[in-house]
Amino acid sequence: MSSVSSQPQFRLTQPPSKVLHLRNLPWECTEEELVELGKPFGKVVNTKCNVGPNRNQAFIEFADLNQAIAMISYYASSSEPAQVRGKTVYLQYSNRQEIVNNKTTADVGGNVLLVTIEGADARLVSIDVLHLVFSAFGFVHKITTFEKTAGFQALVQFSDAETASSAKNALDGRNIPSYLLPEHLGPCTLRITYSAHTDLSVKFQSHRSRDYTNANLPVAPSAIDANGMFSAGLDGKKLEPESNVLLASIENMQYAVTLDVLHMVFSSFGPVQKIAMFDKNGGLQALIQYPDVQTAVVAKEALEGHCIYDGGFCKLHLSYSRHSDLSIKVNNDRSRDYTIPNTVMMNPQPSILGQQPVATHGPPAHPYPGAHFAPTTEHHQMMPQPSAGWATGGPPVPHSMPAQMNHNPYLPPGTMPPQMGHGRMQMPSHGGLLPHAPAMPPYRPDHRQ
DNA sequence: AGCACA
Repeated sequence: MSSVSSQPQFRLTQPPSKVLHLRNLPWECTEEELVELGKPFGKVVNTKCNVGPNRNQAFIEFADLNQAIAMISYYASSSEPAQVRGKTVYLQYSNRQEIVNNKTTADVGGNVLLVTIEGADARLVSIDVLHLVFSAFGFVHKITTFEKTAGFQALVQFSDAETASSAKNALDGRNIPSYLLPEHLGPCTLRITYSAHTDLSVKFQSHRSRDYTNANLPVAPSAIDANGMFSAGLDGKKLEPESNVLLASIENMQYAVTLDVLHMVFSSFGPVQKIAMFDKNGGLQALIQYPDVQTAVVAKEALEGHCIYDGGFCKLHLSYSRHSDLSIKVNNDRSRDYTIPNTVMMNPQPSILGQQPVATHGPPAHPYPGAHFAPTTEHHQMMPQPSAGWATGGPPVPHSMPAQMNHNPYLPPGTMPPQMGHGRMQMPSHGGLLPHAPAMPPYRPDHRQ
């Protein structure tokens, strides 16, 4: 028998193991993709990715040795190589008998996540964006950020380990949606592990750390900025007193902004209780009332500086109102109290939304953010795929897409027009929050949508 | 394209 001197011999001499070693993986590969890869052959009980100096190796551990053998055998004779995101991966038995890491599939970590933001522009990701992203899974108590050799990192504290786990499962390995980032930042990938911390120590509200449980915490001197108090800058973050009522002023109002439009835009973040519109200094302003401060904060952070319509029209500037409960004397086309059931029926003007947003009175069915955003599969089906933001660069990723990104930002599922959704998500200054202007734009006369 | 972390 002639010697199989070249590389196949290496593989043949590997003693079988229920752990497989994979290489040549795309570096974005997630553990979930490893599970998908191994699932046809047996029960994947553990995985580890981002192994090796290039982070392009991984391990898959099967429940049973025969399952590992089945996978190796299959790909040894298959004409189709194993692939992840279209990239051929090479697999062989590992020289280990089990994966040792801090987690198995029934993983319980702590309530604090260690988040590494990867990407050339990672350190330009603001703490507010992180807050927005993680708030989708539950109340975020505190965030601290810092730079280490690993890069730009953050500790994100949730109430409990379950919430942290759901955030980790959904977000690990994913990119921050580009429309949440300042324009033309490169992709920023989240790598998430559990921290050993249980309660972060946040001394100041600053651009590096926040305590969302303590609005009265002193503001760090470094965070006080003389001017841009209403701009969510990358480096400094204003701390004006938060409120459940937002004051919106609308810049470059080429199109009429109606009550219904405002209601639709702001409803994406939680139930809107009241809206009052008025003219001020020749421009339009509106007060939008949410049931709680938290919702208003999320809405403000997400919407500030965005345009309602494409082309930079009707740009929103948001600040916190001093009001906490608006007094709506009469429901008309400038003001409305959505908490009064009867008034839902009256619709004094045609709605461009095709559907009058339903007022939420009493406790909202889905408190925002919280459970509403929990990535439950049942919501997935009917939702458009959030391709713009959460795509991780490869083929469709079927699971663990955080469902909240279908709701939030910006459009509640019920009111999302079909034209919306892909690709047109809102970039800070050009993309509009709504796909259509209510009237024909002054230019692009017949350019549909 | 060739075996981690605690």
